[in-house]
Amino acid sequence: MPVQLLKIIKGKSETPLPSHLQKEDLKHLQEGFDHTNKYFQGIVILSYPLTKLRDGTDFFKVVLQDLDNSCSRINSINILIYGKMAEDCAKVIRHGDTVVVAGFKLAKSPTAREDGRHGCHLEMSEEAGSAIYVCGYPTLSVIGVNIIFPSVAPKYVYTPLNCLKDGTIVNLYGVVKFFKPPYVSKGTDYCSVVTLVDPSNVKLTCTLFNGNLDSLPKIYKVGDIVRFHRIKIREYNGQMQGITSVGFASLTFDGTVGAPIVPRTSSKVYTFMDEEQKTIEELRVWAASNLSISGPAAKLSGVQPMLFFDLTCQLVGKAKVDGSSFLLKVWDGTKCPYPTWKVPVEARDLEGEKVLLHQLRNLTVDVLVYDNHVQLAKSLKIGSFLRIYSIHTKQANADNEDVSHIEFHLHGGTCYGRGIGVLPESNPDVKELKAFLESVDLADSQNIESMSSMELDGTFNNVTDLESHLQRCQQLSVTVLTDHQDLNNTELKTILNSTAPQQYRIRAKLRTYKPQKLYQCIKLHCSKCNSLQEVPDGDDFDFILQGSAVTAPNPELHNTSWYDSAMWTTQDQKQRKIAIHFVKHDEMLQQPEDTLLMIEGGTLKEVWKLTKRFKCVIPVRSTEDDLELLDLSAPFLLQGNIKYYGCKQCSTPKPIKSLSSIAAEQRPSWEPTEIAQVLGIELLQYVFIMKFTLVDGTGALNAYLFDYEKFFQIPASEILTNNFLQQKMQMTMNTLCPPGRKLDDLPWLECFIKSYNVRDAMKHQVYYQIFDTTVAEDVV
DNA sequence: TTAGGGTTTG
Repeated sequence: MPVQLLKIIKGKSETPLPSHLQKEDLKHLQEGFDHTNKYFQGIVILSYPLTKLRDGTDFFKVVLQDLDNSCSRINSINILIYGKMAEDCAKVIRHGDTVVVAGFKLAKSPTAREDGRHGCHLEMSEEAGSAIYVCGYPTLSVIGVNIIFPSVAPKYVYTPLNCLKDGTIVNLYGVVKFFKPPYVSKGTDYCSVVTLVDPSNVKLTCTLFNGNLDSLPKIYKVGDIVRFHRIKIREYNGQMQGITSVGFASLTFDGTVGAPIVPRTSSKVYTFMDEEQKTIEELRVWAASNLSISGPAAKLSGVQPMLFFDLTCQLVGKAKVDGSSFLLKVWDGTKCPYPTWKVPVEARDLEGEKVLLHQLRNLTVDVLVYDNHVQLAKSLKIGSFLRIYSIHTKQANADNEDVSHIEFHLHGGTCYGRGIGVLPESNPDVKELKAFLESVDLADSQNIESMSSMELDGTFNNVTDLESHLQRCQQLSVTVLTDHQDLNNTELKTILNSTAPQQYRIRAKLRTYKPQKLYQCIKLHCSKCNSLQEVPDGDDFDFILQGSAVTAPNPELHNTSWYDSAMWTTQDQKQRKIAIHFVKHDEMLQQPEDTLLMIEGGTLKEVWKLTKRFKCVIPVRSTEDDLELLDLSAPFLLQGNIKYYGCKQCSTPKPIKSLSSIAAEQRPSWEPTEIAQVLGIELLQYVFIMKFTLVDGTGALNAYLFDYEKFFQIPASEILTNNFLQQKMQMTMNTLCPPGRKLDDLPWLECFIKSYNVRDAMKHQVYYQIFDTTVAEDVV
């Protein structure tokens, strides 16, 4: 039979291809070669309608892509089919099918120059003895030649995530572990990034593109379940990656156990049978106990400053602000407990129902969206239901305001899935929100401006709870002393009128503090020269790494008595050389989590990835006779999330081989202080530096907090890279100095402070520093 | 082509 549908059983074709046939690579399809016993296999990326030639012969043309060479510049070839075979093929061949062709005639392709395909085309007909094997719609897998498909009811095979192979096109199911809602890419399409997991516990990150927003999966939250058809698998950075291929289609399901199984899709036609329903149910059950899905989303009434969260809300108004930002006025029926900012816009620029905007003025919040989100935000329809992902609440003081307010930002970029999704009215969360919005009594909301949301949202069950909480804050101290309990309190006025240096115990309120942006309070301190410096940002490090990558690794320095080396060249145009030197212990390599390695020529991302797996990473470069550290503006050591820096002024870097002394220790601990010492580096320490304005009714003084860890019980070294700790610290500051409160309502702090003199030629000043004080346990 | 998950600092 010249046109044959193949069927696969247990991974093997039921009807094997004739054994004399051998697979031919696309690049070997050249004139002058003998193709008699060869076959070519490809995937249908284009097919034209069946037509008749002038002489009445049927003619059918398809384009096959060679998956084995899909990354080559030329990876597809035209197949011209004539006569009865054309008619037969037109009936069965579909986009995305895998097709095997044999017995073809090869001829120069007159259209190669314009279509960019192979320089030859293949001509086929029954008369010429050609044979076509169609691995029917759908393609199940492409493994060698053993392919595929039922000729009647299509039955799809789904590949578990731990069985994915490079260069294949597969169907799969997965539970959404992470996703970026579709956003406008820098190219021509929308992009959505989705990370899936399945019971094989393997993760797959898929990058999906489509010019039509509707054709991307309709994922609304982590835990949703997706079914992808015809997704292409590629290897990227040593891991499997999914990417949209021709014919990609998806279904998305709510991942909640017991919820109705209703696929979300833009396809008008899709198969969905009992068996697949069972798969969804099984995945839901698996996900319920194996995937951490966060609880109910935050409401406006529950926001805290300095949080990132997903807000489900309704759009009430929108307005242009400037080129890089756009305003959305939204509400969710609850009231934010803090004063919220109002972004000034021209009344004529504000779209939305004027009456409703006025009625809801105390319940709507202004969300400023930036950069890449502006285009999508502009297109949103007033009244639509949105989920704004990874919205950021920021506490700020306007210049002319005494009390701080909360700002809502959707920053630029798509990190952590930051973006905006429109939810359909059928979404269960929207149904619930709609019902709630309808129940909100607008007359009430206008009278509750001064009311705390704690009373509104039930965080506190009754008035007694609320009162006791307020009392706790107002009477007890939110800080405690770690020493000198026998000292008596001294009034601030007395302290201000006394000479320095002295030590005092005080009871005061924190009226304000600086910096308000907490990330700005982390500095690097050199205990030798007592200097303070800013923490360099990632760009500086990237720049230094790029500069060092210009020097190629010196092979003479590889594989010494105390480290083993590996070197390779990147496949991209830059042909960058990377060398990694794994430090040995007792002439043996250690477990990755105990290993210190040195890297030459790595990028920021590569270095960052290595820190996830190995204990210590030291970026180095080659000289003629040893490896050396990079410029000290870059971290000389990375451990976990922490970058360790050396003082430029006080360090005298020693040769890298000095490290071998630690490697020779019985149990090398690779402590940063020890590494710094043998490398001649004066280690800079991360510190919190803040200025507290304290008041007690008799006076006000500014006291400095200089703290490595003790006050907040959070290591200063970890705060810049740990979002959880940042939130914890912000909440601590909110307790010590609650935004929007009057002085009377601020809590008391008990502190030790010491006064000291600072004199220079021009003036003499007394400064105060907090010491031996820590935040109370029930505040942290 | 686009992006290739890992928060801005407005």
